Amino acid sequence: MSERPQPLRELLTGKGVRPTPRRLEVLEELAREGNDVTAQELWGRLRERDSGTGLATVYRTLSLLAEKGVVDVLSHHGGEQCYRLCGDGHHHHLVCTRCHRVVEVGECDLGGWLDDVASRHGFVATDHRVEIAGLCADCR
Amino acid sequence: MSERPQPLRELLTGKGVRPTPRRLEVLEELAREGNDVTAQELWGRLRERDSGTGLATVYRTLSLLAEKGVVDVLSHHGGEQCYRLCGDGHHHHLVCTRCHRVVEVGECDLGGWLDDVASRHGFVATDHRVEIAGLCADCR
DNA sequence: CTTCCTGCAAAGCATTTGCATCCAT
DNA sequence: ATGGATGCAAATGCTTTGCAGGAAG
Repeated sequence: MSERPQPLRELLTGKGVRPTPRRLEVLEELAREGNDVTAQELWGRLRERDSGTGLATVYRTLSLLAEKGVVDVLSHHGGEQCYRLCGDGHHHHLVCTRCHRVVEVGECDLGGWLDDVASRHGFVATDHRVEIAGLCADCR
Repeated sequence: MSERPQPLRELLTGKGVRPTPRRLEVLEELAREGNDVTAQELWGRLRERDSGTGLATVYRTLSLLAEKGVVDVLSHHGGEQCYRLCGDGHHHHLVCTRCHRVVEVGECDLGGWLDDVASRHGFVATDHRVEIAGLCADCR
């Protein structure tokens, strides 16, 4: 009677992470909320669902998932880290400043520009992060 | 017998911030280290110079300066915030992954690209942050 | 005299860690 | 049995706040 074929489990097994019930709960919660969540928020929601998951486990799981590249970690929230389930490849984020919706942006043809800017300062660019703030379709 | 004409003081007065000795010490320390520093690091350096400045004052001053736009706040350091004295206008950062040197990048002709990407997702872009990681001239 | 600044210590929060227990293999 | 996973509580580390003393206008 599961509503979906549990692709979430594979997200774990695919990375060699044992799919324990608690980890799946965390993952489900992340999937439920497409946007980014703090560890504390996520824990709160689990409690509302009467999950006995401990806060430490939430942190441990999120760290593990981040390490394995299953979730993105965003630091745009002051002292608190935000986690977000996301696609595999290179991508950036579009964040709505009003409702905080986050959309993944796959397109990234900045390669040339980056190399250009970097070399102009004697650098070799190896990585980059772009975060675009704005208003989403519903909020503008 | 001052070595420089104290342009730092004006950085404060210009924003309506009273240039107290402690604030100037913090500002001088930020100017001394062109790169980004954590509040704790900065406090440590002040102590080495036998400044009696308290940690709380360092935090209060940095917050104030950030609020007034005199310093940039970078969150790329895990739980700790990094502060950096920086120019006024719109700019981005080039960070050396080996020595952590930070260079300001004034050029930013991404306007068109940003609008394009944003509108493709129904957004209107209002702001953006770009952080380029790489190796600087000395480290590569 | 009044307001703002500061140092110190205590408090607050997010996150991590130690440890005993539990579970699955 | 054996090693990993987990809950709980204590510990950590950064940052903020309360408060009393001080300096500046």
